[in-house]
Amino acid sequence: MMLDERKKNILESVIKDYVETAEPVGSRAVVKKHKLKISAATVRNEMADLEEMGYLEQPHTSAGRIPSESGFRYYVDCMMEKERLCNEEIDLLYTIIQDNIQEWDKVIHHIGNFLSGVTNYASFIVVPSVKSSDFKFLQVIPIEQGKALLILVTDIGIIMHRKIDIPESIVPEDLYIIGKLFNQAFQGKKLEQINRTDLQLIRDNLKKRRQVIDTALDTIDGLVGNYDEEQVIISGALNILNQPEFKDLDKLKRILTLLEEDVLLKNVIPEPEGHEVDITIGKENIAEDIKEMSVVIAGYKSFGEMGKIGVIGPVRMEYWKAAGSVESVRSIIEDLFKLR
Amino acid sequence: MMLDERKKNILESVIKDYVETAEPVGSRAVVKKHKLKISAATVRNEMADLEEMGYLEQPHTSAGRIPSESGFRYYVDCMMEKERLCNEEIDLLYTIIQDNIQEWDKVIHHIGNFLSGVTNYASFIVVPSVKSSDFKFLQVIPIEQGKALLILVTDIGIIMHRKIDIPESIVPEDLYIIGKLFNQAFQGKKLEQINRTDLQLIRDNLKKRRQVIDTALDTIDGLVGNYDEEQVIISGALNILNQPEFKDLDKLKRILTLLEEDVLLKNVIPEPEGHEVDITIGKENIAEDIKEMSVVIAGYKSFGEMGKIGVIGPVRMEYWKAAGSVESVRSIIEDLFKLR
DNA sequence: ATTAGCACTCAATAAAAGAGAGTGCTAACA
DNA sequence: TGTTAGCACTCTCTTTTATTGAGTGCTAAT
Repeated sequence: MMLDERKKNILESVIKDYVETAEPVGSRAVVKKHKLKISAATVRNEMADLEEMGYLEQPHTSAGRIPSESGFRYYVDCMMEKERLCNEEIDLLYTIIQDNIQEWDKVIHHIGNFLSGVTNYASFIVVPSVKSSDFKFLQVIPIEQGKALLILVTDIGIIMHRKIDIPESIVPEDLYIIGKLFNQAFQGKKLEQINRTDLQLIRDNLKKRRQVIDTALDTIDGLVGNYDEEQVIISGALNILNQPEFKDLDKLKRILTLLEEDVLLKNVIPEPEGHEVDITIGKENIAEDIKEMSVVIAGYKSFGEMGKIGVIGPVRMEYWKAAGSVESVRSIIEDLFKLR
Repeated sequence: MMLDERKKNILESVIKDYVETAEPVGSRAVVKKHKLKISAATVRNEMADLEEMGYLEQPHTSAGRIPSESGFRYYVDCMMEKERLCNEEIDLLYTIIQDNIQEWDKVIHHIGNFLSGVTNYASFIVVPSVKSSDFKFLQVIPIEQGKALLILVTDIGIIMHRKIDIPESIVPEDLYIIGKLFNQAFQGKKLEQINRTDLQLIRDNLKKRRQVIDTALDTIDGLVGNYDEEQVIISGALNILNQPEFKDLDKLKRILTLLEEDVLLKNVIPEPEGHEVDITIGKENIAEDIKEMSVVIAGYKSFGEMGKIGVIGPVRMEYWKAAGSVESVRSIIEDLFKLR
């Protein structure tokens, strides 16, 4: 439905005020604050209309209006201008990234922190599973009597390692040879395709080596299995402590628990639909647990897989800032992946 | 000061009741609940004495008594019997450890989770810095054109890695040789002792290799610097949401922020004094931020360095359970280090 | 030394009163 | 016909007052 200019103005005023103060907004306040050239009475009439249309609601008869979820939806769809990061913010983020570029995990965490910092909402980043990245390199390094370290590197630079037990009789040269075998056999394969049938070469090997090869294969299974699932990085969950809508301790507890546990959060994050920033408001969320939260989310491409990044906060959210920030950070991340 | 048996009984009753209910405890309640063979009036007299001695206090004249911090202190020092983990709990912990034994980081996190789980308070583990552990092994692995992965392993099995840039002209064999050089030069040295003066061998090398060696040394500096500081692992911070003393949102926010930020928490953790479990109650804590919390902490030895493990919770804490659990987990950790 | 009895205290809860923000409606106005 | 001033009305929020009840301290009896 199309609203006329005046109704739009009023809706926007109510939204901006309400988002800022978390209080119902009265007709007088709208006129004053936004210097409209009409009287409070007129605004009241328009507000009554907007309420009838479902874009505003009244907590009780003698209170001001607050935007309904449909009101926010209309605003987001038809009126909102995303407020992207300013240059200082972008520079700051790039600096942070550069300072930690060698340590991939850290970079992701810092990006999360940054996003929750600029928006004041909780941020999340879903890093896609690595199972379809390529095997790059494997080595088994002796570290002490009977123990060795198995190191596996993927093409996108993820390093997994685990300690394994080896027979006492194995000497470093054996391990070197084993590493070589693996590298030959698996060069360029997807991690998920690695399996023991590829290793007929086992037959040609000494029994003790064969034993290590078996252990190694088991370990690789375990490692890949571990990294098999998407990883969720959460930052700034405590930001919700600032939201008056969560002054109720029970509610607070539910949401905080959700936001602290990556597993829980993952179940609740909506799927981004297109290549745009996607917004789900309150009850639009399918997951029961966040029916009074809003999620702003964008997908990003990294080596063929889709990752997700976004923020989660109260329905009374600065959607313009959140959507703009998520959009900016998304494109910075995609840049980053291109560079690597 | 020594209390007679009856006063002790009453003090203990008040403490047990108050810890459970978080409400002031009246004379009648004490008699009833703990089936003492004396009347409420007598208890009142004794309570008045205990209050004079500073072990109990009254929120207001017509309320019951609550234990003062000195009261808790007396109880902890002179009466408490630590309630160590039961066999099922110990078995559970060992199972958890065994299931993750290959991944050191995970094990620590699981221990933290376990401790906060059994106590219902926030747990922390301070892992000592690794700078005085021994250099064990270094390798530089080519991963793509112009990039290599530097991997450094210490004697206690800590694995650090970072990507480095290398000149295009370097071939895998060069890297192999460089690794060998490092291994010869640094074998068995403490990480903190590694420095470039040990590497006169640089001179004997090609210029391009020398360049890599320099990069590698810089990287090692960075890595060791990173691991230089103690690491703090926090679990179960959200447990304080269950404590009625933190129903005040501001207080809650302060404490939660503290408990979520390892850096902040580290500044606040008291030093364990002896080899015993150490308890600091409320204002006994030096750090301003936790003057209304109590800390139960124990040191543990790991390869000559001291680590710390403990829980932090409200002054109204089940000290017997907390102290016992920390003690049990401490000895399990020390066992663990002996095994490795 | 212990205890029953009782007046007293004080927070917590409930009920009543008052204040204020904001509305909807009516009637006047451009 | 759309806009606006005026005003009675509504309903929450705050303040005030009353009520309740748990628990004490003191006194006097055992």
